[in-house]
Amino acid sequence: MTEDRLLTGLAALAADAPDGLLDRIAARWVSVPGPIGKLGVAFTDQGVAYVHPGEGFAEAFRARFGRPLLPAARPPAGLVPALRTGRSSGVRLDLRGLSGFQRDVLEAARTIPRGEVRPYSWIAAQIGRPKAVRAVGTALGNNPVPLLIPCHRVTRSDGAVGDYVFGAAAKERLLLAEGADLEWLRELAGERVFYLASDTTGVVCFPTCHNARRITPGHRHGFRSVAQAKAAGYRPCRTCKPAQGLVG
DNA sequence: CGCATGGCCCTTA
DNA sequence: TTAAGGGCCATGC
Repeated sequence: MTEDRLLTGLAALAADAPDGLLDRIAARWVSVPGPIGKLGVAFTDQGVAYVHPGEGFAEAFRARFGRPLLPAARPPAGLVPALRTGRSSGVRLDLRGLSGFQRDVLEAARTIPRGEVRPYSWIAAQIGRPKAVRAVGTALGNNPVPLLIPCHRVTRSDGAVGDYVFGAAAKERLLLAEGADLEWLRELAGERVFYLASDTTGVVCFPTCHNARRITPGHRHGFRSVAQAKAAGYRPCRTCKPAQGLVG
């Protein structure tokens, strides 16, 4: 087909073209193994731009970006380890084309460590838009690079896992595989406990914060809100930064 | 408690 | 330009 020949021509051109010229026109893509099966990953000279299940990858890319896609010989540096470890610090991302709000949301989500979760409202507070909770959900739903930006680690304030771009079931599987104790979180939520405090450190955390996980059981106190924990003399953890004013 | 509802705000059609 | 709707939240029975 004409289009295929055009792409082939562009690919041939790429060998001689200065770095980045082709990347302004087209993206390249590879197929790599991921934690929930085979993934297609598109990238430019700036970094990874799109992650999507291998099934229907090209169609999804075209629908979203409307740009040509060329096969690449090898994945970009750091991609495969990032997918394996759940830490994306070693791989560059190309988030051009996203709004400032979307980028802010994604950057905040990116700071959530493997095996931990934070509420949607926490993201909203982090980026200085405490009332844009719902828009945060929308932005995460449009995350072009799931897994690399770990939007699966953003869960609902009431303890439910919430929705996910690849489906809620996949979200649960991913979190369990990362070691998040969802059953324990459900139990806590059933008792209306959304924060844990230590009476030896005087600090209150999100339950999955690594600081909270080390609290000696006898010194652990559960709270429904940060306001209540503060009233009891605790201060918010500087690592997990539990926001205030939620879940009255 | 579980459910319904109003609120909020960014994006897209 | 506007209106509708979405990976949510808190409140009120």
